[in-house]
Amino acid sequence: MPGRKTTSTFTRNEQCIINCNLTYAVHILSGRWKLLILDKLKQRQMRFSELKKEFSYISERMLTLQLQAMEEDGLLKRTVYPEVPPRVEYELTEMAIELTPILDHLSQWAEKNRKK
Amino acid sequence: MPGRKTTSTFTRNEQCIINCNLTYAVHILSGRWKLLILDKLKQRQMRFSELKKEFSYISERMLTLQLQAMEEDGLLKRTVYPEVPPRVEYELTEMAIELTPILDHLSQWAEKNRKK
DNA sequence: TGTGCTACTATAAAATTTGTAAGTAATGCC
DNA sequence: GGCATTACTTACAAATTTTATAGTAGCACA
Repeated sequence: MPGRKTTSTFTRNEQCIINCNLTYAVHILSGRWKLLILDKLKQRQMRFSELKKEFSYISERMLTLQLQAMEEDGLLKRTVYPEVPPRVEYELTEMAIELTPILDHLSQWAEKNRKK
Repeated sequence: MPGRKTTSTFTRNEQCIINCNLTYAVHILSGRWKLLILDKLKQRQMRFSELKKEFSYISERMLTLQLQAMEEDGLLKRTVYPEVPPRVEYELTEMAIELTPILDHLSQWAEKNRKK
């Protein structure tokens, strides 16, 4: 009897999350590999192939998707060098650098409290 | 997590995440409604029906799932009163209370840096 | 007898995320 | 021409998360 919904509750509800600063923050960090990438780039900027080698268990597609999302959200700066073969460097933005001490606290919290 | 193929890449990769304290922390906070629930319970303990009323846009099932996961991860304490109709109260654990200042920082970070 | 209440369960469908495999452009080198 | 390289892209499939809908127990109350 009921027809197909023309609007997705999933998408509508996403707005609730994006409107709140806290849920927004966790939202843009929630991709499966984003924090590991962030942590790696804390040390130095790296090119795509270096990250790929570092995280050999992450599929190339996923690496691309996560990097794109992070760039879109202002966490990473992407620099393309017009060479052949291409070279692309990724580095943290100021915004991401400001985030790192908070993530350190989170990490400490988890270490102290998580169930073994 | 019943009926999960433990040999899948998805599951194998999940171990990488759970092994790291930081990714673990974000992992247990990543459910769609967990942070909103956490934020609400910061004020006072609440019963299921109160949360349900507060978050009218969250399906009852989702509310249950998120609460169960948070209890499982040690973020919430669940108290059942043997009455009819049943009464169940949810409140933050010490672990969750320790988390709140970190989440405040995260929220401030997002407010300052997010793209408008 | 029947209805209402609360805090869930059960089942299925919708939507998204993640993974696999293959292909692309542009150039240099043989 | 054929091959190699890099940073992707595309098509497809698998797995998970989220939403929708209905149903349950146990007792009070009419």
